[in-house]
Amino acid sequence: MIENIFISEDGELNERWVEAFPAAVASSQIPEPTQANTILWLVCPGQWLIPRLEKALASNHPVVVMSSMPNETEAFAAVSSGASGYCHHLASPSQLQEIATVVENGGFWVGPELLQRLLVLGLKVVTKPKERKLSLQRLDLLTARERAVAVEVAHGATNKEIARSLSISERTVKAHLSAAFEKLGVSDRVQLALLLHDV
Amino acid sequence: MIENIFISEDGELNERWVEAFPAAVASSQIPEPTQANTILWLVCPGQWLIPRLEKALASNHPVVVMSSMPNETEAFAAVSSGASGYCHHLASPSQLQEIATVVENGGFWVGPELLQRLLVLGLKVVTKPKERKLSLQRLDLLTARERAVAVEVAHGATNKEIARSLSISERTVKAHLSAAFEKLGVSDRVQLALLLHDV
DNA sequence: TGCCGATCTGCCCTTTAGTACAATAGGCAT
DNA sequence: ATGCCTATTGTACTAAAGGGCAGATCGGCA
Repeated sequence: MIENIFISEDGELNERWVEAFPAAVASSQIPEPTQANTILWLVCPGQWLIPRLEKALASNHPVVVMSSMPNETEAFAAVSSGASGYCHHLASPSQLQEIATVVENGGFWVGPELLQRLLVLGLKVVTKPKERKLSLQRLDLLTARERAVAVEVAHGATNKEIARSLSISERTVKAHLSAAFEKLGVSDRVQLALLLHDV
Repeated sequence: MIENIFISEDGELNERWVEAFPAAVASSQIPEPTQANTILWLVCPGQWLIPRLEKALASNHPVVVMSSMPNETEAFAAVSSGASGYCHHLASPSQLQEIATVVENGGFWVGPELLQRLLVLGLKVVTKPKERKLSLQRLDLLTARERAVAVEVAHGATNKEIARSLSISERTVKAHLSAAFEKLGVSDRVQLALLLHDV
């Protein structure tokens, strides 16, 4: 069972929220972490959003930000800070349930408009240079481990650093890297880094 | 009322689809445009997807692409061609209903993984410009020669290649590079390459 | 003229990177 | 069971990168 906690200034419940989740709980404070499957719904205006969001995220529960005036900037800010969703605070009960479904499965939820913008932005990044598209395609040729190593290289890490970071030997790092070079058709770590840099 | 038409090779209905939409209709052909609110669900493998998708889109109804093996590349291809959604062909009935809700309201629907990737890509586009300016700024700390060498490194060239290209010795390349590392505050060629990559 | 910065180079050395060859072990499918 | 894939690590070697020290040339500038 999922517990839905709505955090707002006045600590009161909106009727739509109750309609969506009859067992909804309201609060004006960030609750302590619990064992239960909990979704935090955070209603918070303007500049206080990010600090409160970060505090809420510390509870290790997924947080959905609800805004009375959704806008792209705020959405990006919320999502980049770690929010699992961003929606209107008066979203319909059915939509709230939809969001909850997605979020409890570890997914993200954002509104159609923002999603559309992300699609456009994402597609721009992906489709502009042709090679970049290929790199995306080829990236899933890598195994999980190879990808992990490759990503660290793409951040400029040395083999020694990667070894420490992944708790494996430097030799293993080299093995994964060699495999990645082969699969991605590059000859050294610099080219790998450039290939993955903006992926 | 919404009409859901599932278009597949064999023109048969999957039981999940029927469970989600009892009135679902199957077809092996792209249907003629209708007046009714219709969602086309297109199941089509591999390279035939895009042509069929385009044909389906011509009906002016929203099209959701269903894949038996969803992957990022196909998802991007589908969405960039105009699909309103992209999901697994065995998606759960509740998810199908979710998708239908979003799509009939003119929205997009993609899975959490792809959405997350789009978020990352979108955020990168939105947040990047800062560092770029800095690297440009610092770039003119370099002498002409140092810059020339650095740029080649940023394209993935080795010292040997740079030496040939600039008609100087490999030792000189190293000297210029060391100077560039110092001035730009990086420790090796990978970080230099990442720093200058998009300048 | 003498000093300075930029460019260029050689020798030599250490540290990284990358590869060849080989081995062990768990998971998974036939 | 018998492969096949992935992940892991070792030894040993070659190649590439990076830097210390030293010296050369050249153009500008006080």
